[in-house]
Amino acid sequence: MEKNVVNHKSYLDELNDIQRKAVVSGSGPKMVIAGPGSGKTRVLTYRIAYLIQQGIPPHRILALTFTNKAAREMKDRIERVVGAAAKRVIAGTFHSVFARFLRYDAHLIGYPNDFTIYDTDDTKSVVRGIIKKLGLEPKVYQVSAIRSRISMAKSNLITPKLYAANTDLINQDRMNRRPMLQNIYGLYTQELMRAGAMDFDDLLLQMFRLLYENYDNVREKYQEKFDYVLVDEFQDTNYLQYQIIKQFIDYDHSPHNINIVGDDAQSIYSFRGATIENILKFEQDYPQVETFKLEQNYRSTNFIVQAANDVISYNKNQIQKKIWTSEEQGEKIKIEKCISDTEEGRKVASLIIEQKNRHHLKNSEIAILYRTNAQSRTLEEHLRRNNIPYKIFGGLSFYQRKEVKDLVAYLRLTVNYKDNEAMKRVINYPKRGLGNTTVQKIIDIADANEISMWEAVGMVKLSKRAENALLGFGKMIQDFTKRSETQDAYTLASYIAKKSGILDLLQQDNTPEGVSRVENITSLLNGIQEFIDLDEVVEGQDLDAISNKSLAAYLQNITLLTDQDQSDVDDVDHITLMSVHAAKGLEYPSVFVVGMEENLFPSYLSVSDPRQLDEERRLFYVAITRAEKYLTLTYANSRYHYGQVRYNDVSRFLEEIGGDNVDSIISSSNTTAGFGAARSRLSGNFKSLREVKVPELKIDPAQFKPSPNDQIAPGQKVLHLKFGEGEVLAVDGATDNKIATIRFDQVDNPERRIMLRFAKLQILD
DNA sequence: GGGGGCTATGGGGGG
DNA sequence: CATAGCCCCC
Repeated sequence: MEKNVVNHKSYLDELNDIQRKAVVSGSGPKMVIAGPGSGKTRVLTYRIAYLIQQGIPPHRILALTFTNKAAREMKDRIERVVGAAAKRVIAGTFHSVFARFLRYDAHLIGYPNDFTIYDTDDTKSVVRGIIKKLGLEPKVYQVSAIRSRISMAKSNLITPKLYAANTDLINQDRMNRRPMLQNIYGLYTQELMRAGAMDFDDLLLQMFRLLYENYDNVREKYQEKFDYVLVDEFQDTNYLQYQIIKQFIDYDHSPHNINIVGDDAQSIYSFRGATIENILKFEQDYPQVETFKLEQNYRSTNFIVQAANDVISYNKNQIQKKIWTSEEQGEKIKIEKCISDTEEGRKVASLIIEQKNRHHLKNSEIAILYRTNAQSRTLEEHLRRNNIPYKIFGGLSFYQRKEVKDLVAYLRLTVNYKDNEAMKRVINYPKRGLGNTTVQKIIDIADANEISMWEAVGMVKLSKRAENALLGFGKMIQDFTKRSETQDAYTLASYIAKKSGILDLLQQDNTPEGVSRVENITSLLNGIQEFIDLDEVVEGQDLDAISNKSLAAYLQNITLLTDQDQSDVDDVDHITLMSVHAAKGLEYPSVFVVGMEENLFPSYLSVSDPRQLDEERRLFYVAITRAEKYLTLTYANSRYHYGQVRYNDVSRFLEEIGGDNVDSIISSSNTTAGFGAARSRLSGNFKSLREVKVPELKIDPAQFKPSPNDQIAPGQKVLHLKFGEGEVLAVDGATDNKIATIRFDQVDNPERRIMLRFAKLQILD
C-alpha cells in the first residue's frame, strides 16, 4: 500500500513499463496476471483513473473487488488523481453490488425489493427443518454437507429441476446414501422464496436470472449502464459470477470492455466454487484479449520472494511466471520449533516484543496468520499476558452473538414479515407464552399452505391465552413497521430494544457476561447510528440508493460485511490476527505464520487429494508473500484438538523452502519466557479488541450544537463531528435532497459532499 | 409451557 | 473444549 500522495500529472511515472501499458491500453478485453506485491491494485486503480481522465463517466465504470474495504481504498486513491468524481464509480464485492441492484429490481422475479438476506446460520436452520420434516436421518443427511452441495449447484447454475435431471449428481447422491438431496434442494428453494429471502448464492443466482429472463428489458438497462467492467481477484470467481459478468458485456456491437486482474497462483477459494477454468475460458471467449504479466515484486525482500518461488514450484499446473525483486536480500526466514501450542503462543509473544525492540516496529506492522480460526485462542492468551494489544479479524463475528442476532431478528421481521427465521427466533423471545406446541402449529399450517409463518398466524386454532399472546406480538411488530416509515433506523432500533423487552431482560443479569451483552446491544445501536450518520454522498447517479438509510438497507449492509471490513477506526496501535484466507491482499512488515504442521497446514481434509493439496500450497504461498521484511514460521509438536492432545509432524511445506533462504532452525530447549513478565502487572485491565469500537470523535459531542440544515449556505464555516471544521463551498440539489460541498482541511480528501438530510453541522460564528 | 442439565457431536476456509 | 439439541421434570 503506497502512502505517498499522488501528484495529479505524474501518476503514470510511478508505474513500470508493463504496468503503464496495462493502465493506458485501449478498449476491449484485457487480462492482467499479477504476482503478489507486483502492484496489481495500483494498476487497477490507475486504470480506472485513466479511464475517467479519458472521459468515461465514473458512474459508468463497474469495479468488482474482493472486499468492500478494498473498494473503498481504491476509490480513495482514484480520488487523489481525478478528484471527488471518483466517488461515483460503482465499486464493491459481487455480493454487495448485486444486492444493491436487486433492491431495485427483485420484484421483477418474484421477490420483495426489501428481501432478507439469510446468512449461513439461517440457511442451516432451513435445511435442518426440512430434514426433520421429511423424517430423514440427520447423521446421513448432514446439514453442512447438504448446504455445500446446494451452494455448489447454485454456483453452477443448476436449478432444482436441472439437478433432478442430472444423472451424475443423482448417482453421486445415491452413492452417498442421500437420494433425497434433490428433494431437499427443491424444498429449500421454495422455503426461501416463501420467506422473501435470498441466501448468499441467490444474490448471484437471482442477479443472473434477472438479466437472463429479462423482464422489462432489464438486461439492456444494465448493459447500457456500464462502459467498463473491471474484476479484481478473478482467479477466485466461480462459474456463476463469470456468467453474470458475461451478461453485462456480451451483446451485439459490444466493445467487450472487460478488464480482469488475477493470479492463478493465489487461487484459494475453490471450496466455494471458485475455478481457475474462468481464466482459461476467458482467453477462449475473448480471443482478442490483451494480456499483461506483472512479475516484479515490490513488497518483499529477496529471501522471502525466493522462498515463495521455491514453494510454488512444487505445483505442476500453473501459468508460467517467476516473481523477482530488486530489493535487498533482507533477513532470512526464521523457523521456530515448539513443543506445544502453548509454547508456540509464548514464543510468538516474546519474539514480537524482541522484534519490536530491535527493528522499532509498531504493533500495526505485525500480523499473525493461521490456517484455522480456532488457533487464535492460545495466541490471544499469550498476547494478553504480555500486554500486546491485538485485534482479531474473522472468526465468530460480532453479528453472530446471540443478543445481537436477537435484536437483529426483530429488525428483520419489522422489515419483512415473511422472514421465517427471524420469526422463529423472536416469536417467544423474550418469553410471552408461545411455546413449542404453538410454534409448531403455525409452522405446520404455513407448510401446508405454502405461505410464511406470519401469514399462517390467522389460520391457526389456539387456546385463548396463546391467541392473545400472539395477537400482542403481531400488534407490536406492526407498530414497529409503522414507526419505520417515519423514524430513522437508530431511533426505531432503540425503541425496539426497549419495547420488545430484550433490554430489560438483559439488564436483569448482573454477571460480567450479562453486562457485556448489554454493552453489545449498545454497540449495535451505536453501529446503526454510525450508519445513518454517514451523510457523505458516496455514489452520484442514484440519489435514492445513497439516501437510503432505511432499516432494510442497514440489515443488508451488515450481512454482507467481509472479514476485512470491520471498522478500523481505532485508537490503540494493535497487532493483527487472522486466517491466511482473510489476509489475502494485505501486507505487513513482519508476518508470523503459526501451526506449520502436517494435518493442520496442509489441513487433514486435504492431504489425500493432490488437487486440494495444491490449493493448500497456494494458500501457503499467499501466507508467506504477505511479509515485507521479516517472516517467521512456527510449528508445534503437540497441540490440543477437540480438547485432546494431538501429535503432528512438521509441515511438508517447510521442507519445500530452499535451505538458502532459511535461518538456522532454533531448538525449543532454551526459550525466553520472561520477556513480558514485568509488563504483565499492567495486563489486568487490558481489554480485548474484539468488540466493535465506536469511532473516536474529534469534537466533544456535548459541546456540539447542530444548526438547522436549511440555514447552511455557501461561505459559512461549519463544524462536522467526524471531519472537523470546514468551509461550505456550494449547496446544490432539490429542496428535500440538498447536498453541500464542504472543504474540511483536517482530513485526507478535504472536499466532501455532504447530504444535508442526514448531516449534523454546526454553523460557526 | 418453561427451565435445567446432560450428551453427543463437531472444528477448514467465507460472502 | 464449546455448543446445540434433546430429554426429563416441574
